[in-house]
Amino acid sequence: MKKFLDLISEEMQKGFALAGYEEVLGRVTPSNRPDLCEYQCNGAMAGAKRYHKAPLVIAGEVAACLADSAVFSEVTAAAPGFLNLKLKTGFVKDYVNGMLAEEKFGLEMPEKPRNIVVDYGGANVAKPLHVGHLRPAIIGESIKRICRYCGHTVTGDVHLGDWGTQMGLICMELKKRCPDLVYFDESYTGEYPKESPFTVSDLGEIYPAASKRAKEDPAFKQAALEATVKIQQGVPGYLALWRHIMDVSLPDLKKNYAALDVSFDLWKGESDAKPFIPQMVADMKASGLAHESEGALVVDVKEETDTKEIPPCIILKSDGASLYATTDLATIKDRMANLHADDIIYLADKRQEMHFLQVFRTARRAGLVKPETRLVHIPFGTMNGKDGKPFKTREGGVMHLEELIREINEEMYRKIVESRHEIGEEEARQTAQVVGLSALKYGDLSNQAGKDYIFDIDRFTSFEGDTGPYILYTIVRIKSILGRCRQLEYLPEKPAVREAQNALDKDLMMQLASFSAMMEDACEELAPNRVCAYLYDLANAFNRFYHETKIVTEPDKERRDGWISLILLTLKVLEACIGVLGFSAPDRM
RNA sequence: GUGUCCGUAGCUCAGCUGGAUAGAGCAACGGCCUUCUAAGCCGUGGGUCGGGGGUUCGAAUCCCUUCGGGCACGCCA
Repeated sequence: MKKFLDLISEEMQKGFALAGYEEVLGRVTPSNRPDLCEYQCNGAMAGAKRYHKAPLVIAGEVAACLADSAVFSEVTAAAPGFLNLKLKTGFVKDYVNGMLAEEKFGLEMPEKPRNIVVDYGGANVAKPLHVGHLRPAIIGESIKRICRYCGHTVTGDVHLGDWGTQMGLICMELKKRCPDLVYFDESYTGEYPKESPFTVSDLGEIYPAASKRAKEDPAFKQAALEATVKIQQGVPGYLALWRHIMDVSLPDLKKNYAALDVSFDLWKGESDAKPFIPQMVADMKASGLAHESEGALVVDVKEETDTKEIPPCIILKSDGASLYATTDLATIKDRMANLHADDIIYLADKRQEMHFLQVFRTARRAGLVKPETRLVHIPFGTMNGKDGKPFKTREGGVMHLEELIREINEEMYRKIVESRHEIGEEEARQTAQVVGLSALKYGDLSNQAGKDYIFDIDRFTSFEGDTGPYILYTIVRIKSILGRCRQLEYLPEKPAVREAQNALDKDLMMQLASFSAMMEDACEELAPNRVCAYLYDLANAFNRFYHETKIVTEPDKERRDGWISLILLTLKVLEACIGVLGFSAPDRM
């Protein structure tokens, strides 16, 4: 189906053409004066200069040409040259009924679906997930779902950070503590133990200790760097330790991501790029792209138009070890060869912008990607506490994801039990989880990804206003009405929306009608916050309508059927939206 | 220092390619539950869109400048 706003614009463009003006002037936008009109067109003012005519005159002529339009019930020229528009209820009704009949409400699928890879930005194994991992997981998940909904093929790769210096740090910290472990005995040739000498919670403590020690003790840091090289070279003892770290971390990571309802098609990591590294480096050397500088192997990525100094991209450290850029580049090679990626989207903190700039330029220069391949870094802001500084727990530490989720769920449980005394324990717990997830995800996604934002647990758990729970509450209300209708056998066999009876149901219909344009936008701009804004508007439109309309007790059957169909569609659209945001609604709350 | 992003109501944020009276939510105050869930709906108060120039018929939006803040700037990720 064509997009609603496009249909309206086409009609307006016809008007401009009939009046003898350029068609492009007829672009229509939603009204910013709802008291005056439903939609508006500002083209007359834009064309005034070109045609040497007063904008109001142009607007008047266009309005006259649209007097018997099938789309507009009202076209009014207003000073200084606005065209104020109202839509025919029949036109709106037909469109909405079209949505009801179509898969995905008439959203058109792309002619050429793209192969999109979403890189969730490498949570480090070796340490438990903390609040800092929340954003890439939530935003990445939503972008993945939005792109999929819009008909693209999307592969989500968790892309763990498992090949860098942090792994060496852990090995050395372990050696410091237990120097007698067989892993460190270079003459040892036997089998290494299957059981890891440490647990996840040990790791949670070992890593911070190691990274602290590295800052204070240069010799220790040196040893850790050497250990990193050993891992990368495949020295058996170190590789065995690396394996342990992975084996111990993975189940914990999986559990955490599952709690967020975030899933990955690929559980790859930086280490999986290893096989692609030697050839890639050799090619870069052979082509002369990479050269030695201060002992390291680098690729220059400066460009003429740069307004600042861009340091070269380091491919190999002076000790021969690979690093972040190396594995990222090799991973691009992998993704091009095996996933035939058209787009690679990276979720990573905005502090890494320089890194991605370097990597993307290097990838292009080295011909790792096609000229038309899109490489996108979606930078997101830092999560700050109420004091505006990076978020810390009350005790000043990092808050683990598990702890955060637990706290939110507790608070939700408390509220649910408070407002619905009759609810059973089990249902309350389950509902708390569903509602809690909506609070967490909506709270994050409704902000623009790129901005820093204040992480306020009280605000997240709030039920009022522009929040996940408000959206869910709206959905639950609709389900409740529909449930009642089902009991009374009121559900129409073939849902069909009737012409709007008043401004409220018309408004709801128009809101519904803008669904596909919104979804396409969100996909194109990779902006889940668009979906949130739409959801909020739609929920508002429904709640206003709900408040003024008694559906179940409506005596006129035809009218009642129309409204039931309308809220049925509203429910479906709301559910589709929260679906792409990555959460779901309970039946009751 | 260079670059970059940001500065909108007491607080947290919207504001799409420049358009009419700058919008929400929270907080404050006042209404609305015998009737489909009041986690809701309706209303009131609250703003020199950091400051100053400019472009334009028209600027929160574009350009310049200035102040204030975040972040990044070669072997970390």
